[in-house]
Amino acid sequence: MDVLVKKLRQFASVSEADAQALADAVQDVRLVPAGGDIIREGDKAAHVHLLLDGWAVRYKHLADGGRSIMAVLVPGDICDVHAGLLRAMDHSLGVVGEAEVAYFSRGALDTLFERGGLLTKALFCSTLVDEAILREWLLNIGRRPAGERLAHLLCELSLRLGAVGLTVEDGYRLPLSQIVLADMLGLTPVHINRTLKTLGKANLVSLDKKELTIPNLERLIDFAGFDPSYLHQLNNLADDRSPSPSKRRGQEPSLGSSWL
Amino acid sequence: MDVLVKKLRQFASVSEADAQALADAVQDVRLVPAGGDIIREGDKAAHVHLLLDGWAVRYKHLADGGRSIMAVLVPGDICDVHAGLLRAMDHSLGVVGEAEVAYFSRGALDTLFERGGLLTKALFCSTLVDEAILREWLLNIGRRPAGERLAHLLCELSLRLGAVGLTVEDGYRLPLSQIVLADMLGLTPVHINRTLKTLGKANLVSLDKKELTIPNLERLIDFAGFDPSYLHQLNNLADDRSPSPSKRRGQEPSLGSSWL
DNA sequence: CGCAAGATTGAAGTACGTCAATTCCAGTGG
DNA sequence: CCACTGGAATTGACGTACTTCAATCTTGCG
Repeated sequence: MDVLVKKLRQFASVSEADAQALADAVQDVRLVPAGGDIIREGDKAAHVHLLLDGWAVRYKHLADGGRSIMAVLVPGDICDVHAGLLRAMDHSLGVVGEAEVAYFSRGALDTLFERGGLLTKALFCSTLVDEAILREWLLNIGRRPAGERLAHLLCELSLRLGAVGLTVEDGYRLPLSQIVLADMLGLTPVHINRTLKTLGKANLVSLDKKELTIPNLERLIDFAGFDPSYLHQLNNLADDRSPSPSKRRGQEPSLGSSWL
Repeated sequence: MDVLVKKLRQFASVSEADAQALADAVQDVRLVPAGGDIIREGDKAAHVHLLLDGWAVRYKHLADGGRSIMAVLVPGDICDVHAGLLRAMDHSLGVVGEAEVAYFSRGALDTLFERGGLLTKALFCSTLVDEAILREWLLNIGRRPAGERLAHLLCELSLRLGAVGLTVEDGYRLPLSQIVLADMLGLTPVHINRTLKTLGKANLVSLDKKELTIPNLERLIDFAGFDPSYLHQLNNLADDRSPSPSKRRGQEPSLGSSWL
């Protein structure tokens, strides 16, 4: 649960009691095999899923047999807080590589929400950020040429992974094939390959054995035209050590009843 | 308020009392001049806005001076149920042509939500659908060629406008310039123009003086590869006459506390 | 070791964009 | 009623960032 709490603390302070309550709501933790689905288009979600370890993507199949990826999830990301309200999933959630996912019982979560408070706010914020990311992707795919498009994605992942402590000084582990990157960016694998090489020659990034190194993040951000504000992170270059909760607690306005 | 209620009834039954309560929560109704903004990037929202009449778009400015449109709002669409939770808007909301927007007081809405019930569910569903639309746009822009891309948008609008009773038998009013369409679809105005002409020659649609006619919607849907399920409409070809509420009431599971 | 999936590279095609001119049209003022 | 105006629509010629196809070369893995 560590990653989730770390992530939620971007949006509001989460007390130790809240964190414990979250941990208690976990019904099960399962290992999803590489390439497997967490939930599929048309399914009715019975649980709320949380990605603990590994990577996952939201996707839809295309008429021509390909697939379009509309979101990446990294550890700490919630898959479907909302599912259950709508009749059926309009997209699938698949795993890249092997992944560990927690299954929350909906009932336990509901009682958590009834308590209200900052945890509720934090969870709700995280869905708003998901939406903001979607909008940014739309702009990214619609308007930026391949190089900047890829660079932009890599910048976003750097911040998102940083927020859950999954980056090192000059990069992070990126276990996505070029095929997956292509499906995410609306490009062909061939072109991803060439673009990656171009970025490499410009010394902006280098990807080797699934390890991405970014010699100079600021330069990459500049090149991509990346503006991190859409991620709504409090701590834009998150320090890894979990900040003392008391330092933040009380600063946030209470969510109260205005959760919508 | 008629359009809002009509729209919400796609997702759950809304009683007359609910409808009245919604109407009472309106603090003000203003006319936004053509091209004006309802709320701007960086703003902190003080109200919740609802589009009563006219069209609006979510957009961001680009580095090169252009703009990217990430959503269209039609009458009945809520602009920012969520705003207020996050610190600042990460995008702007502008009006196309002249538009009439209602200003809800946040407090009045909050008390509405406290009552819970189907109205709350319906409102929440509508934000989930917004997200689903965003995902579909991502796929549309990332993967479909210009013709199908435009056609897909026109199909979506046909259903969305139909749900609030703004379509006629064979089309609807589409008061968007080709420039706006271009910004929405990630194409240039020039190419929109040619694409529109191509669709016209194929007798799929024709756009004249802002009036769009669709000789055969099924054929257009087929051409676009449009699958309406992401809109999560109960009544896929909405009949204009407001359905007797008693016919639906009680069928929906109560939202209860599981609003998230 | 051998197989399958992914990565890489080259050559050729195409769906777009860009630039630039012209025409159309609603609104405005005379 | 008509000329004037500025934004939008339209059209053509041309350039290019991407795709497609196809071959080869890695890499991980049973």
